Amino acid sequence: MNKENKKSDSLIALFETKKSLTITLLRARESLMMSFRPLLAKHSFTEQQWRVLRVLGEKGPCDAGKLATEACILSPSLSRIINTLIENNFIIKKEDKLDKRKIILEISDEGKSKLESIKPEYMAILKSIQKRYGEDKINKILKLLTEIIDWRSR
Amino acid sequence: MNKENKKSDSLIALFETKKSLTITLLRARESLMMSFRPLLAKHSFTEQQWRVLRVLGEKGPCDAGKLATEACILSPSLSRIINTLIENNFIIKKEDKLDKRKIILEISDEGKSKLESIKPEYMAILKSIQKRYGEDKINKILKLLTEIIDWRSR
DNA sequence: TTAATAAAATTAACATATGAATAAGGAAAA
DNA sequence: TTTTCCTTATTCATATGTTAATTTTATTAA
Repeated sequence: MNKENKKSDSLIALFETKKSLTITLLRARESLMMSFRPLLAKHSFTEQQWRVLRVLGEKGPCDAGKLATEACILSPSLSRIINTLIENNFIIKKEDKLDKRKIILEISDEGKSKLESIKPEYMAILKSIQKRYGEDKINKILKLLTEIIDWRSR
Repeated sequence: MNKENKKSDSLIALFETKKSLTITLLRARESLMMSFRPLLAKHSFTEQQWRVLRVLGEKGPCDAGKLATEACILSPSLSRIINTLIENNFIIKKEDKLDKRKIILEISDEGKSKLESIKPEYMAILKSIQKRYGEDKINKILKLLTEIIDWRSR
């Protein structure tokens, strides 16, 4: 590319994959997940099952719709993940008596203890990441990304 | 949670999904992809097919290994995606005469014109996002995330 | 040179992502 | 009240994510 294009370079550059925000988000997430995958594999959890269990452990009983949003999983996927987690006795499915369309999901005692047993190892990895990049930098990223997430709900 | 826990709050809070960097990255990406999905659907491309085509259009002929890294796709997935793109005449597969284990992938003329035809619409969406959040903020995010990505290859 | 080893791509098997369609219950308008 | 429309969850079909195993070709060690 020669000098005549200088004016429009900043626009043309936007199409480059190296400067693509969506691709960069994907790569950054992958870099981080690399540290957690061995732990999840050791306990036979997929990323998604782990997210569902954490959300239920944190928020308490919850309908499938909210759970899907919180865990960042689409409902068709969640339906199957729920079945797996129920088979493994980590969560319980109840009916909503006020609205029979809904189902109420809740973490079981077995799910709770599983969560607690993994938590220390998980936190250790988290702290090593925090140490690696610096707490300030991570908080800065979290703040900036939250702005993106919250934009549509203004 | 009461005041006695104040000291350890910053550590305990780390386990909250709201402060999870990996989940936040996922949600932020989803917020952005929402703007692009209609365009990709209109042209019958999946996100991954689109990434592969863009990378090949940008880097020129490339072996499957490099392509997988650049497009952020695992090689088993890439194998299938490549077959689809070849069937649709968007890319071409050649052999590497120096190393017969490798394959060389290249965008076709049809692929190039498809890319060019979508590019204006894509750029328009990109600019609206840039306007929405501000160029500075986006560049700041890109820089911070790139640090995370580049950490392992120090 | 031969045997062992490593690398590149593919295949296999199972889980999730995505969009469309379906089923069933609830809410609103006629 | 009944028809219509909306919401919630599920199912279906196709594509991709993930790990392990396999195939083919290079490379290295013996």
